[in-house]
Order: sequence, then structure tokens, then C-alpha cells
Amino acid sequence: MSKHIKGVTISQVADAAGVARSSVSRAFTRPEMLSPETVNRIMAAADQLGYRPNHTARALSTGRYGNIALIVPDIANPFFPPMIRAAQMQADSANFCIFLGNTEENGEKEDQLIGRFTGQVEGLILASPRLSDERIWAHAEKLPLVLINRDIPGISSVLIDSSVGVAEAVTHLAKLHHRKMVYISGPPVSWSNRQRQEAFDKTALALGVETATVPTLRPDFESGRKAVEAMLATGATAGIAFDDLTAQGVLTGLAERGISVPADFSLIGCDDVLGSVTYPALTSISSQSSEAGQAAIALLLEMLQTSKHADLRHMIATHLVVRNTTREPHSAVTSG
Amino acid sequence: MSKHIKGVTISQVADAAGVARSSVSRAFTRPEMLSPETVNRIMAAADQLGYRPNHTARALSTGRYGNIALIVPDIANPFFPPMIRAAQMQADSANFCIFLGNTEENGEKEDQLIGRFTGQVEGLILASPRLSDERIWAHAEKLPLVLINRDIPGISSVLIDSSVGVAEAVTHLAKLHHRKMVYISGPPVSWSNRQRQEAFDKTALALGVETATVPTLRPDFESGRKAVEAMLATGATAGIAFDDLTAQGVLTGLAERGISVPADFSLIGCDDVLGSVTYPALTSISSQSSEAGQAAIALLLEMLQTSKHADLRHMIATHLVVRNTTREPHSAVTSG
DNA sequence: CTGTTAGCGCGTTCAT
DNA sequence: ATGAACGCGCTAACAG
Repeated sequence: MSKHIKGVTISQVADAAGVARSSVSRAFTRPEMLSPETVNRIMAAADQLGYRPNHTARALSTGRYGNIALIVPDIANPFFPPMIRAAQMQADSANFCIFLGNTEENGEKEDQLIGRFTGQVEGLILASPRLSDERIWAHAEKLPLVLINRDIPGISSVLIDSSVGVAEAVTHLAKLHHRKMVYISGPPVSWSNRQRQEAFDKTALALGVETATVPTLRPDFESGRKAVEAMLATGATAGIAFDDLTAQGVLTGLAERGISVPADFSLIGCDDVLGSVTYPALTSISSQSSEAGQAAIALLLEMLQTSKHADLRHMIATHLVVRNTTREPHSAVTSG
Repeated sequence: MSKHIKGVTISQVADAAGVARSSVSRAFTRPEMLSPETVNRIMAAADQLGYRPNHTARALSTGRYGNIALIVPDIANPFFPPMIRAAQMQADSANFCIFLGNTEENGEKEDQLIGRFTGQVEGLILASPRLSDERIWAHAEKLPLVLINRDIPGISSVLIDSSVGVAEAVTHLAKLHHRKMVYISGPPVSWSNRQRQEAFDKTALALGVETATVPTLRPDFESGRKAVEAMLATGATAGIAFDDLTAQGVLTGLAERGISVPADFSLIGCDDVLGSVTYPALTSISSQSSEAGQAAIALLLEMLQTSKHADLRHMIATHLVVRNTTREPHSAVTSG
């Protein structure tokens, strides 16, 4: 019980205003219950003393913490900042504060962070969690939980349906006469990755084009760069990367080997977070991560106001944005 | 006092283990005070019931919240994510949680957020605050506070000293024989902006080159794009933008007008957060925002452990990274 | 309308 | 080594 910076308490205000503590409390939460006169007197005393209601004490008493935790694998991945920003704004408008957690793509750290948040959060948002279904279920049992980019029965989630976009991408490449394509994959435990891989395989099969898959360690620039060798070894003439960051790494790796894009190799990214800032401007599968952030908070707030364990779902569409990293392969007959 | 999801309390564990509440408390905070035997018994009962100490109740009792608030103007600005990430990791290693606040470049919102955090954080980190010195002083009086990119007497801060980098940039351009340069400025209340503006003016004056300044509304892509017209009207042949985002907007605005970089105009950014992903690869003034995030938390933790209102300072150096957006102007005599 | 009384869940003296 | 009692700052019943 170390003495910290003197926080003005409700009692001091009560004394100064000559009323009971409860009246001060009411002045701040239910002013309509008090006579305007006393409210004024209390408020005057309050901001003259510089009183601010103590969030923690209030939370302990009401059971409502007014906080939400948002946990992401990697803040530095450009997919997340817009999501975090949107979540922040949505939470803000409901007077909620946001705890941010960064797991470094690590499931254990995720668990650890969640533990640290329990007892001060009303709900949890897990974006692209790397945790097992079982662990997530366990957490959802103790706390309202909304997932982003992960589909688990019985748990609310916001899903970016990239299957449509991936199908468009594969079709686009097939139309350009690519006969063999490679998928540069993301984290194996990532739902988005599995979804993209499946859409990739399925569409390719339907169109009769050959496929290959190259794994990466993490969805980032370096992993993409390092994947280039294995990627080229597959003999594919075009590739779709798990995300834009990986694609950007691939782009660099190819340039380092003197392989020019799109002349010698066609590449498509995912998430469309780099916009047209890469060179060549990256063809990518667009999703709105900001919408996901906004929707997740909205869902969670809705769950908080009603029954805890609703199983709501919010889908977000995707589509292909063609820019300058795709073209016909050399082997193809120039069709016009 | 609505009944929420059954949180296992210390009393339930105490009953289950057949001991007093205080013993359970001790088992979690001062195990050495108890006999190993009872500790075991308590722990067994605890994690059999799924008990987790309530962060909030503990905070109220000890006065130590274990939380820190980090407030930034715009999460989506690529300067901040690395900073946030580093801050997060540093806080993590000290078992602190991080509240994230996004002010949308708005001073009032900043005030409002700080208010919402009081009573649940032990300290505050304000990154590139848009608040007045007076308001910041007021806050610092009630709470340990560390600033990033803002220099106020008596308040601890982490400063990215871009004056060296800016001087290098101006010198670099002058050596290329540019005779008139323009500074595309950032938010007027931004300390970094003032610092960069001053270094720009001072160095230019010393080198005898003409200068001009063009204001922008916000440090983002759109503002940069819109500033191009005014920028060109100055007749300058080279420009230094407040940050990379603005520079990127300028780059696009120039391209839209058919003005090629660096052939027709030379451009330098600040922060070096876009790396070589722009085209042409942007020459920029490098700073390590991640170091700032890490240092700010370290400073704050240090302040928490000692006297509250220390006035510490941490400087971070910058330097020019030359890439492909600078060249001699047409008017210059080709020197070799 | 307003004051009085009980807790919220936990840490911490003070006894034992 | 352990238990009983009090308080952190605030909200919420219950009176009046």
C-alpha cells in the first residue's frame, strides 16, 4: 500500500461539498437523481479539487471494467494497424478503453497475455490467433470473446472471406495462360492461410492448372525473401503469397536474382495493405482489415449487452485488385 | 452489481483449501511466508477451481495498477507501429499491460483519453502529443509521464534528434546544386516539425540556398498529394517532407502531373519507414521509432521505481539514407 | 431527493 | 506459520 501521487477521492469531494459520498457518486453517474443545485455544488467542489473518478474502484464495485483487450500477432504487419485503429475508434465511442497485446506470432505468449488481462477486461478480441481451438474454447468459457480471422464453432467471429479473392486471382492467372502456380503459404495454424490454400488448390484443380506450395516461417518480409529459392525450384511461372508482406519479400528476392516481375514471373499478394507503393505496384487481394476491427468491437459490445456467449458471425468480402505484377508467361502464346 | 461470468474468488479457494483468505493471498504473492505444504494445498485448490487473481481488486488494494497508457496520434502512420511494438515488448518483460490510445491527431481527444485512463494506469507515454505545454504539465503533475518527440522542461522525454539528419539532407541537395528547396511541413504543434523546420532553415541559410515552406493539414498521404500544387508554385527544385507518408503523397501528386522524380524534382522524406518499397525508392532521414518506444517504457519504469517526477532524457540520432529520389536539377551544370 | 450501510476482491497490518 | 480485521475508492440497496 505504497502512497502514490495523491489521488483526490470521492470522500474529499463529499466533505468539501458538505454532502455524503453517495451523492458525489450520483452526481457523476446519475445526475438526474439529484437536485440541480447540489449537482452544481458537488461539481464545483470536484473540479476545484481536480477530482477524477477512479476507474479501478468503480470497476471493482460494478463489475464492469470498461476495458477490452485486443490481441494481435504482429502490430508491425501493415494488415493490423488499420484494424487496431478502427477498433480503437469504435471502442472509444462506447467509452471503452483498449488494451493492446502483441504475441509475436507466438501461441504461448498469447495465453500469457490473456491471463494478464483477465480481471480487468470485459471481453477479448483475438485477431488471427495462433492458439489451439481447445485453448480458445477455454478462454471463451470465462470471457466474452470475438475472433478475427478464425472460425471456431460456437464462438463469435469476424471473417475475411478471402476464398473469393483467391479464386479470382487464380482465374486471372489462368487466363494469362499460366499453367503452373505456387502458393507461398503463411503460418500453418492460421485460419486465413488454410482458407487461402484451400481456395487456391480448389480453383486450380477446377481450371486444370498445376500447383505447388512453399512454406514460410512467419508472414513477413524476410520469410518471403528466403522463400524465393524454393519457389523458383517448383518451376511455377506465377505465385500467390499469403500476404502482401511476404509478397514484398518475394519481390525483393526475385529482383536480387535478376528475375524481373512481371516479365519473368507473376506475383499476387493478399490483404492489399501496401497499395501501390511497391514497385512494380503489387496486384493483390483486397480485404478491409479496418472493417474487421470495427465489426469485432461492435460484436463484442453487443454480446456484453445481451447474453454472454452468443455465436455471431460477420463476413467481409474480398476481391482481386489487378496492378502491375501479373502478365503472361514467356511460354504462353501471345494471344493478340 | 450485475452478476457476470463467475469469477473464482480468493475466498472460494480458501474454503476449498481449508485456510484463511489471507493465506491464499500470500500463496500467490509471498509463498516463502507459508509452509511449502500449505502452499501446495492452496495451489492445488486454486488451479483446480481455475482461480486467477483479480487484477483490478489487487490494483485497488496495492495502488499499483500494472498498466501503462501509450497514446499516439495515428496508429496507421507507419512511424508508430514499430514504436508500439517495442514498447509492448519492453512493458511485457516487466509484467505491465499497455493501453493504446489513438487521438486522430486531435488534442482534445488526447485529453479525453488521458482522463479515461486515470485511475487505472501508473504512468503515461505521450507520443508526438498535439496538446499544449500547459495541459501536459497538468497531466504530468498527477501522473508519471514520458514524452516522445516533444521537449518540455521538467518532463522526461525520448527525443529523436532529426536536426542532424535534416542538415545532412539539405547539404546533400545543395551539393547536387539545388538552389531553392521547399519544406513540406507537418502539424504546427508538432515538436518534430518545428525541429525539422528550424534545422532546414538554418542549414539552408548557412549554405546560401533559398527556401520556402508549404503547410499541410495532417501528416498523411492525402495531405502530401494535395500539397504538390503549392509546392511547385514555389519554384523550388527539391523538397524535404515532414515524414515519409507525406513524401509518398507528394510522389504520387508529382506523378499525376507527369513530373518525374528525380529527373524533374528531388524529394526527401523523414522517418524512413517506407524503406525501399516506394518507387522510386525514397531517400529519407532515418530514425528508429522502435528504439523510442523501448526507451520510453524503460524511462517510465525507472521513474516508477524511484521518485515520480524525474526529468530524464534519451536522445536518438538520425542520419540521411540516400536512395533514388534525389538528383541534380536541370538548371545545374553537369559536373562530370 | 439524500444519507447510511454494505460489500466488490484483494493486500496487509496486527495478533496469535 | 497462520487467522482476523480493516481499508483501497466506489456503487448500490435500503431507508427516510
